[in-house]
Amino acid sequence: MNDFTKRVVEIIQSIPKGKMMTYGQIARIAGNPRAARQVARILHSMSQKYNLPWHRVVNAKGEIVIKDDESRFVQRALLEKEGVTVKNERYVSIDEYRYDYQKFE
DNA sequence: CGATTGACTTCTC
DNA sequence: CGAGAAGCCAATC
Repeated sequence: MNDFTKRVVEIIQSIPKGKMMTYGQIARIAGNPRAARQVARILHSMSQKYNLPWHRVVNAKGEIVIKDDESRFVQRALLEKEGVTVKNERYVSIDEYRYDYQKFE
């Protein structure tokens, strides 16, 4: 595991309950502004081994990107349970979250 | 060890 | 606005 991967994991683990981050945000904070895709990949492969809150990570539009229907349903259910507002499978609190995490930049 | 592959983003038109 | 293309880079083949 390299530095970037390690930082990504740490950041994901630091996401507060009921909040979310985008792949791009994580990539930027971790030090590689253009590694959004890798964040996705890392998240996907590491979540199983590191028990990461993968459901708190969404794409730039605040939508669920995951393809698998069952996992998508689980993600949505988990987020709603944490108090995240959902509108037509779209999470609207993403901007608020970005504001909260400006300290990382 | 080169080639391929994405749970993405951003810019252009 | 939507569609298309390019860029990025770790993991997997």
